Amino acid sequence: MSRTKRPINIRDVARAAGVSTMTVSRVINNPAVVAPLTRERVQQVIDELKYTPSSVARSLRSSRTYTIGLITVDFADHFFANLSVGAELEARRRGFRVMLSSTERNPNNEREFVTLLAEQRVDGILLARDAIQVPRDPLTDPLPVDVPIVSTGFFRPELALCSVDIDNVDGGRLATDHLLDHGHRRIAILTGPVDHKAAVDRLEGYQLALSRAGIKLDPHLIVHAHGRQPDDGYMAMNELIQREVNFSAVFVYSDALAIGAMRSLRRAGLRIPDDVSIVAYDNIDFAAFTDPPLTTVQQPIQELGALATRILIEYIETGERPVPITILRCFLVERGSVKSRPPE
Amino acid sequence: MSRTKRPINIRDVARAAGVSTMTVSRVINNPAVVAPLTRERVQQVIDELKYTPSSVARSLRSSRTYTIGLITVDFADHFFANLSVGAELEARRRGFRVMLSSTERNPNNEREFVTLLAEQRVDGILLARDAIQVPRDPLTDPLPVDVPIVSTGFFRPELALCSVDIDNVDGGRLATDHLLDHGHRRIAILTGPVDHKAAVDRLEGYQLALSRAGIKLDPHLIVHAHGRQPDDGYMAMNELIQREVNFSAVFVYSDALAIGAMRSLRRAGLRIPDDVSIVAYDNIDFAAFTDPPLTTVQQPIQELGALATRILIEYIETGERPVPITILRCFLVERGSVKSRPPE
DNA sequence: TTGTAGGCGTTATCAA
DNA sequence: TTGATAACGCCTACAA
Repeated sequence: MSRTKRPINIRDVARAAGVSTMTVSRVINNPAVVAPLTRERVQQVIDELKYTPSSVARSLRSSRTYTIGLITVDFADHFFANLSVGAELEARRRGFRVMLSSTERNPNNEREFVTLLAEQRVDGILLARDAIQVPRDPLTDPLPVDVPIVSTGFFRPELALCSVDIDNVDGGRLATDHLLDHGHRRIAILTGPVDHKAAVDRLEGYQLALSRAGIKLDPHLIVHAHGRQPDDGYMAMNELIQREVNFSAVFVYSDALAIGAMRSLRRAGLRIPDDVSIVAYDNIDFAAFTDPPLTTVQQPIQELGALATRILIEYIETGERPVPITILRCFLVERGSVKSRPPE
Repeated sequence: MSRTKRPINIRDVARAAGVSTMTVSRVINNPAVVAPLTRERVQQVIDELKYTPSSVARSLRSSRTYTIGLITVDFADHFFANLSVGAELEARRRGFRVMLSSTERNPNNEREFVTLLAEQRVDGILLARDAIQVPRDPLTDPLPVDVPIVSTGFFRPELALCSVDIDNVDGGRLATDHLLDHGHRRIAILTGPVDHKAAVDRLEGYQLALSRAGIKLDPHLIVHAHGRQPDDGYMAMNELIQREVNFSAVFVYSDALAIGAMRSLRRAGLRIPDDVSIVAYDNIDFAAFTDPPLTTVQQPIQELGALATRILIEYIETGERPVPITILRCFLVERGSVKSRPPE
């Protein structure tokens, strides 16, 4: 069983090439200073023996692993999957590897993972947090380790964690303005659960847009869904309809909720967008294929992952704590769920 | 800037506790063998100093990293995202870490990543391959490294890579049998692009089921989509309809294609499931919310990731090459897109 | 029960 | 231009 044999090391190469290990090391890391003839001979031996330098030994020597730890809530989730892709791409581009950990949506696992990653001596940690409010931040207590951390999701000034995030207030504003621009005045909002930070933020953006437009807020037009599934959107829309308040448009917290909400509207005999216009949020793959296709706010998720990673790596390289918070803007993807409301 | 200071090492602890490094090491790895009093004192110092043993040094010493490399095509993709989740969970449960790499759907990157991971001295590699046929397997040439690899996707006997996969032939059989059980006899198939192994396999399953049921194959009932997007399904279904062959049911390669196919059917004035029954494949989140909700074949993707990881880790631990190929079965998720066809 | 010595594979430093 | 030496942090083997 060939696996038991020890991998080729730098000494094997040195011996076979008749040079010292230092020369081999130089051929790998700084070939210019090695005499061309020597260099060539050594390189040939390296190829023949299929020598790959051990990152482990290098890391021990240099106390750098060129690895970042990525702690994520659940990377099968559309948001975190895309964030991870962005992070991995950016890390690779900069010569870093990514080590994965999923908290399985339990924030209390964060501490454990930070410790684990510290043990791995990762150069830094990217903490891709959920936007769900937690009674007590598991990282509030002084951390067991002193490693650069950049987080996504919550901004916690008391942690002095640097955070990169998406501007959900502006996203809510954007969606609402789009409906206002189409002449709507009675605009409802079907937002997410109250413990979702993003739900609160998007609601704030909605309120902001309305108040700027000089429209008085009607609390009857505000519903919170109880979860993130289409069914929750269905039920929330049912509730809105039961209130028998007049509205010609809705801003819905997410595409997933919108799918349920649309079903509820149809069941109530309301046509989309003729009777009710909808702007949703996320632009999941499916949003282009609902009936009608959803106009929706898209978040630059991959960019978020990439930017957070870039900031983290700069933090690692320079040792300078980055600006505490950086915000990324959403943009609108227009499709068929919004219709102009002719002035009456 | 506190980051520059060197992390606490075992010698710092030993000194502070007035013992040798070996005693500290034993407190960590084999506490039973240390005198209770000593143990307690050392443990206290460990806690005070927040000492975390360096995995890097351990790995150098033991030539084990307890890390597996995961090479994936694109882990924002539903399939690979779930596979990765399964892999990470299983790895963690067994005390392994996961290092991520994405080939961005370019199989030629595989070699590079294998080398990179070998440099990291990962204990093994999980190769989550795409099921797209490639003119030449980039790993066919002898690998530069001798590390346990388990793959998913293609089985390559010539590589002597062990492979874990999902039984797509049986999945196609399952879908078709379901339609047969509902009395359908004229069953079309809208399968994937010809270079997708899974598309070929599912077609084979379809043929198998029909032939077992004593139904003669009608090539006019077979269409290949040109891509994986809903639009490709739309166009493929248009083609099928244009052929003006009679059919009362379709087995569609994926939920994504089915979404487009349903649109095409509706446009042609065909009702689902009254005029045409559909069984699709994948059970993506959205499948429950189409109109009607899709009956679909679900693949045990997370289990696939977990099983492949388990096999890989066993390979690592025992050094024994696992059985070359292991197959996992799909199951049917019944919803509203299939209706019995009354015997005429 | 505890300690000493040595080496895992690499590279910075200094010397030749 | 090349080489000898030492050290990174840990743990196996052996000794006390």
